[in-house]
Formats: sequence, structure tokens, C-alpha cells
Amino acid sequence: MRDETREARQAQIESAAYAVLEEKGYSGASMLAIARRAKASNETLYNWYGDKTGLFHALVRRNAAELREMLAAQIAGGGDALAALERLGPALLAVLTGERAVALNRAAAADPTGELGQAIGREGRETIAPLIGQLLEQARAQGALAFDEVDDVREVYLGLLIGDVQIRRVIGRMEAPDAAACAARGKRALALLKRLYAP
Amino acid sequence: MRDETREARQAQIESAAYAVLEEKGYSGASMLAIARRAKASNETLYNWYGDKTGLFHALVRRNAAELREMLAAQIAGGGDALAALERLGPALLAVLTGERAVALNRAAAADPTGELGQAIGREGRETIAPLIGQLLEQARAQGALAFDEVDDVREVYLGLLIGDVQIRRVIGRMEAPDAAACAARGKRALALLKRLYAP
DNA sequence: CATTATCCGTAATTGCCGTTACGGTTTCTG
DNA sequence: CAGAAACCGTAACGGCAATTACGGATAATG
Repeated sequence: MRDETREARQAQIESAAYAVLEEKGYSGASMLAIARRAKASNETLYNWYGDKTGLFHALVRRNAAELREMLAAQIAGGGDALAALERLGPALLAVLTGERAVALNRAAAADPTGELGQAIGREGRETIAPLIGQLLEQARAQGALAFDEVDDVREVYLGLLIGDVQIRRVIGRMEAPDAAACAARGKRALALLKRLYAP
Repeated sequence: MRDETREARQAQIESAAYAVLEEKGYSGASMLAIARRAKASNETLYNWYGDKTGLFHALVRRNAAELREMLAAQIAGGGDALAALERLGPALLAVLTGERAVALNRAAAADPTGELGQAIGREGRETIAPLIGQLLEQARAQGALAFDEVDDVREVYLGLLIGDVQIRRVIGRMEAPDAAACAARGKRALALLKRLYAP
């Protein structure tokens, strides 16, 4: 099979996996259900992804890569560091509380082996946290913020931005916040951060 | 069966349910596995709890009730409102990131119906949030804090206190914080809160 | 155009789950 | 102490999961 059609087929399969996962949860997302939804054979799924864990690993990897790209674009968008953070905050919140990320977090919570959670942490959080740290350090260099430990500040910012929205989403206690809500939370988090770490 | 032995037996069964849940996850926590662990019959489990959902509902209810009692004791411990908050914060964090609460949140994330998540929200968060709101309003009445919207302040405080520790715990990306870590986070959250809402 | 690898659809295998059912035994009750 | 109720252990039932296997169709390759 040509590489391009194969990639397109994989995108279809992974899209079907998300659809089933969002509808039925991790336990209901059987390989056969995903195969049926993608009009693919389960043999193909096993050949390409090894097993169920492998398929969900692929979902995590792709989702994390897309998030990284999006954040990089926001950072490259110009302006000073705090302006970038103002754009980035709502976008990050929207992704983390969106259907796909929530479905993956639920899958990780349901995975008895804990491998999915490790993957989410490794390829998601632990690669985007440094990006935010860099922005904060830029802001300090530009004289917009003043602090000693960038790790603390980043944690405070993320706590203010995300709060308990993500966990409430994961346990099914909340709908996804719309764009306005994300913007409002991003704005508030940044405003509080400025007050806490004013130069 | 006498009520006291029955209650003791229920405590044993629910303890066994936690043990299996923590070891095997929600999908691995079958009724038979729990019955075996508790040296009970599955017929008893079904007679007492109805079905699997009913058993986990009972776990949520009991856990939430214990948390409420603990918080009430902390509040009743005397001192001004901020002193109570200083005691309460680390204790709350310890419970929310402890093995039992984490196991229940994982179960809620894995539950396709979403009922468990609803129960956790209803009997857990939505009954303890007002307690914290009361403390904050007391602090304002005592002149220790100044703010308009208590809901906002409470959300900021909880965000600072808990951050993403809970979600990271639930997806298996973190060990439970020890007492020192909980105390440190509680202290920091309170210090930041005071700076943000100084009179 | 023929061959060859790949993919689809379906079925088979194995195993465990939730739930119900049923003797045998323990424990309460009067 | 006798009868009744509740509990234990085990088994049975239907269902669905993950994974493997296989013939027929399809598309890439030389």
C-alpha cells in the first residue's frame, strides 16, 4: 500500500477510535468496534498497532504532537512573552478539556497497567511544561515578571488556568468549556499571575 | 444478622472492594474478585448492594461522608478562619490525592454511564465547596481577606492548592504526596491567597 | 498482465464478567 | 432447643472481550 493511502487509512482508523472512545468509554472501545467503525479489519489493526495498548499509544502520541505544534505556533505568533501567554492559555485549556484529551485521560485512568498515563505524562505534559517555562523566563527577562523559581511560577499559573476543570471533565461532571469560558479563565489566570509576580 | 456485625461485614466488604480496585483498576474489580477478597459470597454482595454500580455508589457515599466529617472537625478546631484553612488545606489535599479517592475517581472515569462521576461531584465536591466558601467569608468578616465574589476566591484557592496533582494521580503519573508535601502546598496556597486578596 | 503482498469479512478460540440459582452450613430468634 | 432466615461456596448461563486464523478480494509491482 502506498504510504500516503496508508497514512490516510491510519488517520481514519484513529479517528474512528476516538469516536468509539468518546461514545462508549475505554471499556466499550473494543478493537472490533473500532475496526467496524473504520470499516477496517481487526487483523489490520493488530498488524499496525500490535495490540489495544499500542493503538491507544498512537492516539496519545498524535494528540500530543498536535498540541505541541499548536503551542509552538502560538509562541511564534510574535509580541512579548506575556502576549504569547495570553494567546496560549485559552488554547491550551481548550485542548486539555476537549473531547479527545478527556477521552484519552479517561482511557489512562481505566488502564490497569498505567502505561497510557505514563505516555500522556511523558509526551504531553512533560514536553509542554518547558514551553511555558520558557515563556515565563522570557517574561522575566523582559521585565514583565519577577520571580526566583520558574518551576513554582509555572505550577501556579497552570493551577490558576486549569484548576479542577480537567478532573471534573474526566469524571464526567462537566461539559467542555466553550471558547468564551476558556478565554475568561486564561485572562484571569494571567491577571492573577501578574499581581503575584509583579516586578 | 445483628446490625453491628452486619455493619462490620459491610466495612470488610467495602475495604476489600478498595483493595481490589486499587490493585486491578475498575475493569479488574469484578464482583467475584471483591467477594473472594472479602471471603463473602457474591450473592451477599448482590443482596446488599443491588449490583456493581450500587456497591461503588456505597463506596463513594462513605468516602464523601468521612471527608465531610474530617473537614467539619478541622473547622471546629478553633482559631480564626485562616487558621482553620491552614489546617484544612493539607488535610483536604491528602484525602483527594490518597489511594481511595484516586481509585474512586479512576472508577468514575472508567464508568461509561457517568453515574459514578455524578455521585462524586454531588456528594463530594459540591458539599465540601460550601464549607470552604464559609471559611473564606468568615475570613472576610474578620478582616483577614478582601474580595467580592466568594466563588471566584474559592476556585482560585482550590486551584492553587490542588493544581494538577489530582489529575496526575488519577492517570497514574504520580505517587501520592506525603504529609510534608501536602503541608507545603497548603502553606503556599494560603500565602498566595493572602497576597492576592489582602485587605 | 501475472504475481505477490496486503486488506477485508468472518469465524473460531479462550477466557472472564455480571448475574442468577441452589444445596449445605452457620447464625439469629422465639 | 427447634425453626427460620441469612450466608457461604460453587456452579451455571449468556454475553462479549482480545487475539488468532483463513479464504476471497484488491491493489501494488515488475
